[in-house]
Amino acid sequence: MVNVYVITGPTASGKTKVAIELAKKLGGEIVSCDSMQIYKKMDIGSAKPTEDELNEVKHHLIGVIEPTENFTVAKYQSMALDAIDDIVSRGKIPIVAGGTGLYLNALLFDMDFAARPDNSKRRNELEAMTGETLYEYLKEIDMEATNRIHKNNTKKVIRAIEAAELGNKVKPLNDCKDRCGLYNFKLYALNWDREKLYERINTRVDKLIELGLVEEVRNLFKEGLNCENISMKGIGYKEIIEHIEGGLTLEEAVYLIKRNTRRFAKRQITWFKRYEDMTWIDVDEPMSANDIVEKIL
RNA sequence: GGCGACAUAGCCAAGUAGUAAGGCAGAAGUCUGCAAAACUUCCAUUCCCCAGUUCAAAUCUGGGUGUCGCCU
Repeated sequence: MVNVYVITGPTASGKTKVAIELAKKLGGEIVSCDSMQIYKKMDIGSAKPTEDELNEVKHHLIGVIEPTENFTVAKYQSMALDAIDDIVSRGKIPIVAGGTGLYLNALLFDMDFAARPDNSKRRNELEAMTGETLYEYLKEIDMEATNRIHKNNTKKVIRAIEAAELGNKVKPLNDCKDRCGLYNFKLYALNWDREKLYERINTRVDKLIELGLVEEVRNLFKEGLNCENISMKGIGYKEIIEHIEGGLTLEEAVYLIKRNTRRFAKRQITWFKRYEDMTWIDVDEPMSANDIVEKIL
């Protein structure tokens, strides 16, 4: 069975460098598991690997989607599985790297996204309904789903209704088989002391600004992208757009980017805690990517 | 030295006698099609200290301490 290495962890934990080092040692190729780095033209804000890093080792699923496209997990799932199979077929080792939890689930588990409801009309109708009514309706058509979905979580309530109406109820993850019969996933998460991680995040945000994040967002904005686009809901993009539109000073936007990134990192950690077979690697400042790779191998 | 204002959580802050709002920051979680999303829960047994009035005080009274402002 094929080994598939997975390098994950919260944002700013150093996944990129570790994955590259590991790939060099194993003769592997990297499959990104990142919902923002997958877009083109979003290099600074999504903290993509640098040009040099991308040339060091072959990367898949970085900068391949137009920011105007409504990309979703379902597409990610098929593209990533294709990439893994492609790598394996060429006798190389796939290394999945990134911190998007749902995308990782779509790889580890056989989540079925086949029956996509393409029904923007229906969605508009549902979005026009009030929360109470929606939840009552969901109770009627999929009682089981209401046990897992809080009534205030309108997005998920609507999704569950759409699925149930098409006779394809949203399944809890527990009902999905894992893919361990096909691949031997080796899961690693980089773990920092919380305060140090937060410091790294704060400095990284300052650095992204120095590198020209505002300019990058301004260019996307000129191309007609706005907060309606999925790609522009990424941290760093939505705040700078608000700054460009005049709602926020740059200082306020930077403050919010830092705070939102910290919160995001915390949620990522919560997510990764759920994987029972995850190996947590404690990381601290003087350690190099090489030191960490040695802990893995 | 005199006069005045203020003192509530890590920070900002409401409440002016009926048993501590809210926001920020923080923590713990949820998760099958926007996931860098969306959502949930937790976070002051006590209001600077002491005494008094009252059935009841963060709230009223007196004293102390501290901070700020103005005056000399």
